[in-house]
This record gives sequence, structure tokens and C-alpha cells, in this order.
Amino acid sequence: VAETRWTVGELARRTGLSVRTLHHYDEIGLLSPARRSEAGYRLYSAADVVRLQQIKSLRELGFPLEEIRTFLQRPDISPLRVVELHLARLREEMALQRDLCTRLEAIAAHLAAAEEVSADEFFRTMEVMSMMDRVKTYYTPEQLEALEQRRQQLGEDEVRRVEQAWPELIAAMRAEMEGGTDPADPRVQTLAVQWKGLVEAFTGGDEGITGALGTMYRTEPEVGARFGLDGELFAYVERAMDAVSS
Amino acid sequence: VAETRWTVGELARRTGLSVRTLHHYDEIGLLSPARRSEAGYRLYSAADVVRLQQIKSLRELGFPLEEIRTFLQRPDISPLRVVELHLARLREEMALQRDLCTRLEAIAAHLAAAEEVSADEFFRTMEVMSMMDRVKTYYTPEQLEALEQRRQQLGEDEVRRVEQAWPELIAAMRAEMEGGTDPADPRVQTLAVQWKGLVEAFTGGDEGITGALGTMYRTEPEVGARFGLDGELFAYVERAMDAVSS
DNA sequence: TTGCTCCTCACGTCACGTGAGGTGGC
DNA sequence: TTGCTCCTCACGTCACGTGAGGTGGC
Repeated sequence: VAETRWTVGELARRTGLSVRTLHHYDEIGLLSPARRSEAGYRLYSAADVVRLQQIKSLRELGFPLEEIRTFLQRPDISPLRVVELHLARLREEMALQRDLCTRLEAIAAHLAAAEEVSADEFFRTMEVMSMMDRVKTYYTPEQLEALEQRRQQLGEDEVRRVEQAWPELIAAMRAEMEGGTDPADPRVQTLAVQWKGLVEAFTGGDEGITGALGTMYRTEPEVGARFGLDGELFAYVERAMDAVSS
Repeated sequence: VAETRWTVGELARRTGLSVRTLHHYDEIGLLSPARRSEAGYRLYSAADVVRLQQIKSLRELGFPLEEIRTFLQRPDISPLRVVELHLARLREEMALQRDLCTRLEAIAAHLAAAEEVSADEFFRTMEVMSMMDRVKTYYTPEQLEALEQRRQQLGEDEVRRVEQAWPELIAAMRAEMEGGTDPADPRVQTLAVQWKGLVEAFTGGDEGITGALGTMYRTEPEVGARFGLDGELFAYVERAMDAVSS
């Protein structure tokens, strides 16, 4: 049974990658061809093609080659999982792009009418552009995978329920803060417990993910600002949490 | 009249760029702040914010920093033009993403059903992913700008008309080729003239663009393959063209 | 035999990242 | 005075690009 084999050139032509890229992947042990011909030509198998697709998907998710290599070593990672991760990310990105489109159109309309465009409008636009790249840098593939798995466990309805509960909870917490309520007050304590619950529903209690989220909110305040979160509110919530545990 | 000024840190926070990136843009003369404070702090003006937005847009279009620098020096390039270029590109990319989504969903469905997925299906998917990056590497900003300008001159209806004329013309040309008609035959000559007309309608006769297109079709046969174009047909058309001019 | 594809070095590049060591404003 | 933000070098890094020089299959 002679299986189909592809040379580097064929593979490059059909995938849009460069020959040099395939050489590089071989060099670093990310994708080595199934065999070599007698003359030393790289001969790739169908299984190699599948693996290459996984690599391309994970590259689009923004992961460095080294992380992709170790990620693909995990026994619980199937080609299906990788495709699903890619799809989830793609849908998020398309949503951000629709947002960006709206903002650019607004700026174009203003400029075309020779109106003043505020610096803020430019800032918000650049912020969205940065968010598109940013999603790619905060999680490791493992964390992203865990997040997705968690979402699937919860089911779509539950995810939506959690997402809708947030704005309400944030508003309630802010009202207490601005009203000057003591973080140890029972009313605030109740909210703090709900807060903790929602965070856990999202992260599945994974410490790495919780940490990555914390880093993201601390170093990128604009991300939190989209949901009405700021440093002041975070500090207030933290004090309430401390009071819960003590 | 004290105008608003931003320090690097403020600008970085509001745009999602790193301080190092802004330093780098200053170093290479791409974006230098309007002034410096007495202590040497970079102070950016509102005009700098506008320029930064243009830079971010052109970066998303995939241009290297050096090309962006010279492009922004052109007197005929307004902020509005840059936003329009970005919008045009964004819409194309979203179309490709919808295509990619469909393909990934098909693969996911097959994998979930534990069905065999052909190598071809993986190839086509990777091809779309590569096309998304590729658009970014064939044109210089000047060429992209000329292409867009051309499209605006033609108007949407005309662009659509041209795009719809292609498949028909390609099919007709292929039929002649496969029928063994001499490239110098009057029937083929008529088609060749139409062919030339459509190419010119698209490129506006710009030699640089025509060259870039040629390079693209030669080095990326899959791009042409999507429209039923291959090396054989190109060679046939070329012979017909030579016959036209002689 | 010619032309094309393949091979292995190995240095170059682009756009920053990442400290190192030090100064100025609130 | 302490802490934070800023400054200028300057070397490091990631994912390849780009020849250089040479071999093998149709």
C-alpha cells in the first residue's frame, strides 16, 4: 500500500507556507516529515498534513512555536480540539472587527464632513485594534484550552447567564462603594460571595487562569473599563474579599 | 492656549502600544513627539495622536515601518484616505474569515463524526489562512492606494460588472484552448482584447500593479486556481496577446 | 545534458523586548 | 524623602528571509 507523500515544495505550494518555514519547523522539531527519500528529500505523510494544519491554527491563535510544540505533545489534545479552539477565537475576532469597522466608519464620516474628530475617538479605535492582538498574548495554549473546556462544560445557556449577571453585579458593587458602605458590611459581603462565584464559574478555579486574568486587568485597564471596572472598584472588592475570608 | 499633551506612558496606556514601541517609532523617525519637556520627557500632541492612528492602520495592513514612513510623507495622503484603505482591507479580511469559518466547521463536523477528512480539505483550509496573511505582502502601500483609487473612480457598479465578466471570459478562453484553437485565430484575438481591457480596468494601466499581480499569480498558483486560472491558460493567453500586438 | 527541485550551512533582518543604570516631578 | 515615570544605551529574541555552494531525479 503506497501512501501519498508530498515533498517540501509541494506542501509549500498547497499550504501557502514557504519552504524555509517548513525547513525551520523541521529544525526545531515541530514538524518533521514521516520519512526521507534515498536522496535525503523530505517526504511528508497525510498525518503530517493534519499536524501542519494544527500548527497553522495555533499560530493564528498567536502562540510561539515552542509552546505549540509542547501543547501538541499532550495526549488529550485532538485535532478536533484544536479546530474548535481556532473557531472560538475566530468568532471573537470577527466580533472585534465588526466593532472596529463601526469606529472607523464613524471617523471616516467625520473626516469626510471636515468635522473635528476628538482624540478620544482615535484612542478608542486604536484600543480595539490593540485588543485584537492582545487576546493572543495573555493566555498560554493550555489556559485557553482550559477556558474553552470550562465553557463547554457549563453549556451555552449557563455561559450566557453568567455573562449577563456581571453587569448587574458590577453596578451593585459600585453603588455600595460610591455610597460609602463598609466593605465588611453584610450587604457587600453577599455581593462579594456572588463575585467570587462568577469568577470561579468562568475560570473553573484554575489558579493560572485567575492569575492571567488579574495580570490582564492590571496591565490593561481599558479592558476592565469596558465593563465599568476600574482600580478603585477592584480595590474595594479586594477589601470585601479579605473580609469574607477572615 | 495650552494644548493637551500626552506623555509616552499615557499614550501607551490609551492606545495599547508599549512604551518601547513608541520609543522605537521615535528612534526611526516614524513618530516623534511634538515637543519635549525641560526634563526631556516626550510630549505628544493631538496631531501626533492622529498620525499614530494612521500608523496603526497601515501596520494592520501589513506594511513595514519604513514604507509607512515614506507613504505618510506624500502630500496627497490624508487621514481619511488611510482610514478608507483600512476599511477596505478589513472588509476583505472579514469575508475571508467567514470562508475560513465555514471550512473549519466542516472539518470539525467530520472529525466529530469520526469520519475521514481528506488531505485536500486541510489544504484548502490552510490556503485560506495563508491568503489572509498574503494580501499583506504583495502590494506596497502606494500600489494598494492606487488600486483603491481606481475602484472609487470606476464606482461600485462598474467594479461589480468587471468582477462578473471575469469568470465568463476565463471559461470562454479555456474552451478555445482546450478546443485547440490557434491563439492567432480572430475569435481568440477578440477574447484577448477583452482580457486586456479587464486587466486595465482593474489596474488602471499602472505597470507596477500589473507587475505585482503577475508576481502573485506566478508565485502563488492557488490564487489563480480559485478563478480557474493555471499556467497552461496563462501561457495560451500570452501567446494570444503577442499575436494581438504583432 | 539541461533544468528543476531538493539539500545543508550560516549570516541577515525586522520590530521590538528586556534589563542596566540614572534623572526629574509630585 | 519616597515612589513613580521618565530617560538613554545596548544586547537579546523570535521566526523566518536570503543567498552560497552543491547534489539528485526526469
